Amino acid sequence: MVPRGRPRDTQVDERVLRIATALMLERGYTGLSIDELAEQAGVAKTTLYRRWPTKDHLAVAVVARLQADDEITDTGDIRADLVNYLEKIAAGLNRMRAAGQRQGPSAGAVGELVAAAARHEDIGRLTREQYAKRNAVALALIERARLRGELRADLDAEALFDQMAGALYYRVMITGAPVDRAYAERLVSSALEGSLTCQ
Amino acid sequence: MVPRGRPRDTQVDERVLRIATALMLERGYTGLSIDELAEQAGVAKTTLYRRWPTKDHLAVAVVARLQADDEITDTGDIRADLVNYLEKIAAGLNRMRAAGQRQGPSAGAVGELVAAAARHEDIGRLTREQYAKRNAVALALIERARLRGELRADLDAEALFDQMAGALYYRVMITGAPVDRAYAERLVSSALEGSLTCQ
DNA sequence: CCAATTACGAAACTGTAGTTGCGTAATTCT
DNA sequence: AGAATTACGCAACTACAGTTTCGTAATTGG
Repeated sequence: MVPRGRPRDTQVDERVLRIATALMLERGYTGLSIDELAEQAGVAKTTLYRRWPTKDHLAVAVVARLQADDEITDTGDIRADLVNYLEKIAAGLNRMRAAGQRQGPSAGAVGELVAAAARHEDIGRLTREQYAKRNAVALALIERARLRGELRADLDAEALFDQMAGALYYRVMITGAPVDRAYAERLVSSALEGSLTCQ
Repeated sequence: MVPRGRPRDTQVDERVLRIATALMLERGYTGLSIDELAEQAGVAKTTLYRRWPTKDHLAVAVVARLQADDEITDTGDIRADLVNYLEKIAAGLNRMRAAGQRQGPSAGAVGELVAAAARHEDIGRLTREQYAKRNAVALALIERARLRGELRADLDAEALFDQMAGALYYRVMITGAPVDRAYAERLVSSALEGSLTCQ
């Protein structure tokens, strides 16, 4: 199945995304102008819109490149594995956080991502699929730890992971508090050990 | 301190926000046109911009009206109090969720709020203050439960609340999963009881 | 070689957020 | 009463996202 007409210039995608990333890191989403981007990349606006139907789609592509691949490790020590995984997620969030307005604590590009997902059905579907995949990997890790007796048999794996990942996003997007390895450790401890006096 | 010049027409704020809310619920943030809003409200665009410096500021004002007052109850049963509080937060989120694109699961106006906070320093500061206030109330509730022995003495109250509130926001903004009373109960159980086999 | 097909660039165009300038209305202070 | 001050409406303006049109370039298939 060779495509019919003139092939796309594959160098364009890479070059545009590189320049767009630089511009977004420098001036944030609002400060990124499509006209300027096209000029700096040396292409016509029509060429950009053939690849990304809206500025939101382009921004999502930029943000996607900032996210880590987030590979999970399974050492048999669920506490250490969870801390490591959360730390990787936090690192990706902090990288996205930088791509926004310069001043103060801000969600940066994470906020743009959520807004874009809310505005465009296709972006929403895409990100939900992406996160479903990540969720599945984490749930499998938790399930293995449960089966080998590290975790209680009746635990709510979904709630457990939502709690930990959610707290990271909540801090970045809502309260503006920092997320780092120390916080990841606090989260895992709190989630695993619970808060009741005894049971 | 009586203000000097011509006083503002106080009816304008209410009327504009009412119409803006209706338009946003009907067509979402993108579908809300300032020119159209001004015309429907019977005011000039300059009058709108005197009150809300950007469309984002206006949208935030609209969303703020959709949030519940989220009063907290302290019955002495920390589990029930937490579930009730989380359910109130979830109700506000679901109301904001409606104010976005019609189709499918979407963060709706919650996403716009986060993006607006990232884009405008003043909005970011405002929302962070708002959430700091809410956080303080919840932390006080947890602290009282800890002091009367319902919760373990060495618990991490901040992590505990981040986990529960964060999971709600995570679902609404990222995974698109539903948030309701049943989920609030799962969250509280999971957070309070922990996931380890024994301690 | 030639037709069909797709990509590209250039330029004009539309719609909307946000600004500016100006005349006028409503209020306070002296 | 009159000056200073702030709000309002109106209309023209700028900037930018996104579209459209058209001429041209690169490729496949017959």
